[in-house]
Amino acid sequence: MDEQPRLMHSHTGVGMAGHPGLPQHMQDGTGGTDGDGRKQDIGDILQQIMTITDQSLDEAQARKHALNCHRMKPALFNVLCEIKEKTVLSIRGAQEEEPPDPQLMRLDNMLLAEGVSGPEKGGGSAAAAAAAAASGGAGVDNSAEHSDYRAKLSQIRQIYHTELEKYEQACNEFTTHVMNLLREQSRTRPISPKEIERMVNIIHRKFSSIQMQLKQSTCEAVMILRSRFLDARRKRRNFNKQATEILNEYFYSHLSNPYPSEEAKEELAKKCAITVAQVSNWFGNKRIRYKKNIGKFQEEANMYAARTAVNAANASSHGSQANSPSTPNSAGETGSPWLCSKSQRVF
DNA sequence: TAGTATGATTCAGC
DNA sequence: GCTGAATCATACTA
Repeated sequence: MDEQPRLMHSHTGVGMAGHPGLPQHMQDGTGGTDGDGRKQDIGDILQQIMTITDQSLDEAQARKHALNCHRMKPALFNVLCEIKEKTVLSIRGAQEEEPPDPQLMRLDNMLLAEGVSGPEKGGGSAAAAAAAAASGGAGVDNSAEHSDYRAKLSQIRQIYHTELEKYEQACNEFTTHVMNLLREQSRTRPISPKEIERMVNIIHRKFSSIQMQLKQSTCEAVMILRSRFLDARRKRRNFNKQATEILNEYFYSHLSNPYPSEEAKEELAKKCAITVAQVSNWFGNKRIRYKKNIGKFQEEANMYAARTAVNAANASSHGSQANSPSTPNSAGETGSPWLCSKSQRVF
């Protein structure tokens, strides 16, 4: 490659001798003798370029043909290609190696986790299962909601893949088109294969930015779907009668201190087929509502107190302990310190 | 259909 | 982190 300047010089030295469209100094390689002369020559060239469009198609084709058939054309063309490849690479080489976009990685990871991208795995069963677990698993039939969620996620997945396919197809078509154009143009102007490759990379980058928008939209759709699904958990379902009775029994038999220990909560949750959190909620609501309107709950309290007494009597006659979960306090106590302010409460 | 009951959530205080 | 209090959202009932 060291001999390029020499080649270029020798080529230009030989020049396009006798070529009809070129000024004399380009033909003999001498150039203008002074600044004004050079300016005049450049002006002439520009003028000729500008008038090309005024020429008839036949004239232009003839000129193009004459250029392509010139004996020095291949050599000159190769030199120009080499020079261009060198200069363009030195300018743009550093831009080629780009680190992966963290935002794109996040989107990809999320789509993978939700089961939208990657292999089909039951339409986000992981998310549905997580939501089901969060809903308490209290014997509540969530299967209909889950199938609805999966169906909608599957729709999103389908749309995503269809669009992705469309983008890829469009990208490939456009890339092929541009490559064909460049290959065609490379016959008349110096375009190196690497330059074509770079152009392809540029096109791919443009299309991947469009893909990123698609991924963002898909992520948003999944988020909306998920939030709607999780909101559906707010749908209140009453506990079954047996569960309510167990909870009430405990509450009224421990009226003096209706604060079940963690163990008692777990036992109650087990018995009622609800979660410990639901037991805590129930007692929280019960305490506040009882306290607000003791009169209203009096009858209920009496009923459960009587039932507890009967149970206790039965238990003692059978020589066994009461069936109620263990608590820090004994059952059926009178007097309710918890009804005083919170700071006065006795545990 | 309005009123009530009830499970869940949120928020502040301790 | 647990609790009380207020509130929301829904189920139930007359």
